[in-house]
Amino acid sequence: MTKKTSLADIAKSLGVSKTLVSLVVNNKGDAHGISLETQERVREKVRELNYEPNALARGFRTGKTNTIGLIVSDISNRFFARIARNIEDYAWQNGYTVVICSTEENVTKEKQQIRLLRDKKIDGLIVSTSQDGSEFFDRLTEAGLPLVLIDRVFEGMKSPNVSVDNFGGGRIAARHLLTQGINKAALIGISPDHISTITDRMKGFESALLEENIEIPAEWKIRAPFEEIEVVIKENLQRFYQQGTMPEAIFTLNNNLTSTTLQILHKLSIRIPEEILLIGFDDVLYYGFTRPTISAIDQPVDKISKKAFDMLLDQINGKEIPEKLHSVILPVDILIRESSVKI
Amino acid sequence: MTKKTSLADIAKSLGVSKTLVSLVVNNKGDAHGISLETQERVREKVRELNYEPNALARGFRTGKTNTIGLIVSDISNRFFARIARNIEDYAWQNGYTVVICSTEENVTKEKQQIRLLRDKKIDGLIVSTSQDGSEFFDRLTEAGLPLVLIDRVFEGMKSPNVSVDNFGGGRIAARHLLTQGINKAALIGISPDHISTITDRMKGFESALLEENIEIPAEWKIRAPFEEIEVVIKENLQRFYQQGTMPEAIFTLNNNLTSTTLQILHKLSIRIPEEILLIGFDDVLYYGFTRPTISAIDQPVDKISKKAFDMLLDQINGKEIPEKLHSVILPVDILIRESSVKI
DNA sequence: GTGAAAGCGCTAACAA
DNA sequence: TTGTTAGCGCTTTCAC
Repeated sequence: MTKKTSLADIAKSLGVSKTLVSLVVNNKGDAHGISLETQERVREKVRELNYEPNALARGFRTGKTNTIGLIVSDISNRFFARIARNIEDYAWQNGYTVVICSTEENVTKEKQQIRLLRDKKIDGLIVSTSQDGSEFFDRLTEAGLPLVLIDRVFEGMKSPNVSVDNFGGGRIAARHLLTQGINKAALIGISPDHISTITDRMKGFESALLEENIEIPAEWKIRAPFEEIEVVIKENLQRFYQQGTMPEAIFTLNNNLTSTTLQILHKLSIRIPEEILLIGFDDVLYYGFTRPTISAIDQPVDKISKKAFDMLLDQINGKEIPEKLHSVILPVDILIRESSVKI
Repeated sequence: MTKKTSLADIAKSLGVSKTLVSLVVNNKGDAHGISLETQERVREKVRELNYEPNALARGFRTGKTNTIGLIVSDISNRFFARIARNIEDYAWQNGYTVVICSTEENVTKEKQQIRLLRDKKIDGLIVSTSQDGSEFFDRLTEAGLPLVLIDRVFEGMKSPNVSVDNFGGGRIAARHLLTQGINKAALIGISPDHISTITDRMKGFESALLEENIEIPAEWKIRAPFEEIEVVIKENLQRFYQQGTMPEAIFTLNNNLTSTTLQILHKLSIRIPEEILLIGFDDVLYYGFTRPTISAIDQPVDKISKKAFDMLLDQINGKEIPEKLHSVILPVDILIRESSVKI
């Protein structure tokens, strides 16, 4: 690989200073009153020598890399893949590239990744965290790092954050099931309990049922560890089946859980909606044309991404985000399909 | 944000040289025979002053960033999302972070992204390209950029590449349909024609049918532009339906096409497999428990990712990849489920 | 309108 | 076993 041409090369071969070349290359020529003729000469040479700026040197000098980090628990999860796609898109439109990290719900890994990204001087960070509290992020925000938390957030945290109305979503799901005459419903979520999204969805669901004096027995509130979703759900459903304690409906708290539950019900030959109703949090393309079609609480993925990116960009550009706008909570919709309607 | 501590700060406050600190920080202390005592003093100070290395300065100096780029046409597509997750995982295990770019099949954007990543001095690049030839990549490889193409590759290209046996996959699908007594089958792919994966799958399929003297009429070889998949498939299927020229089976050439076709057949109330058989390229979790379950040609996503990353790492580490191992082609499997079996 | 020079934080050759 | 020094490519201040 032959040596790359640098600013100095251009300058030398043109008999001008590096300053001049730098200004032209960065389109600051006009602002500094550099003659159009000179500018054209520089540009010409840039083309001729096939000059490509060293972004590393520039970033090193200016402290700005035009790179942002995106940290999620699982990039192959449809929800996060869509988030990633949207954010990548906005970022590109605004001259940024995106470094993506997938934590597999591992807090240590998450912290290491954040550390590394900071060392790499990313301009900002969007995180869906697996941590159980906001202190770590509060400190980052205090330290001046542009940061937005998405999806999973904490009460009273200092960092700007974007989430959806998980509690409300839970209520909507519950009320819909109530209209179907359900009063025995199970919840399937993931542990640990500090994952706010899951907990809020559960609470919302329970609160709506409680208004009708329906209480969910503990054995129907299932929380499976991330790595053991399948095993745990299977065990529980099988047990219900054998004991004859099958609920009339299940509310699954994210798309992975919905899929896995669907799969297991299929294996157990339990028919939806004839024998059990099902509604899940997170919509997935397939739900619209599987048999039966699957009801879901739909998150506004595009709005989450856009809002998060905008808030990040504002911070990067030094704009203050007013205290009261720190926490953005977006509404969710219900998509009622066949799986949750009694027939 | 207070000024960050640098190597120099540590060195000064300890009364030693920057070199010394640098060596200790990079764990080269022992190799250079720096006394354990001194090493401990340095580490102590590092902790005390909360020193965080500036990876940008280091990369600038060494030319190594421990970052690789991954460019795909759509990160929200399940296939690429899984690839991304796997590669991110291997990369992390090997001390690399991953910058992800999504091109939306836009060649100009793809080239700009590659340009930008090179400017940012990424150590290597893995690409699933939307381009129609290998010249662009041949030049990158000649220029010494560690590079691996995946998924979509070109005959005789110079860059190392990993793909699956698309032709063979097409043949397997065709032969399976033949066992079901099918002789009227349609193909649904995306355009443009230079997308090698799609074209090869079609060719394989056709070749197997041809051996039984079955030719596919042109109107059953559908290729829809990326942005108009839904419209085009719908138009065609509706036309077949109305004209009474519906094929007995459809082979969809990627998971998006399979999903969309499924969706449209659902809307048209055409039953699978009673009225038409369906098999798709790419397996998706849902296919195993939708009703009917969907047959698919399954790609070894994990092997593709691992192989591609290994080949990239070898190049980064300066290992020659023997000419004959430049093109890795992995076998595919068929998953026969309900959608492609006559009942 | 243009140029000289300093310096960002780090590493690697060479010296001692 | 440790230190000195040069310089990676760029931007920025200040000077002319």
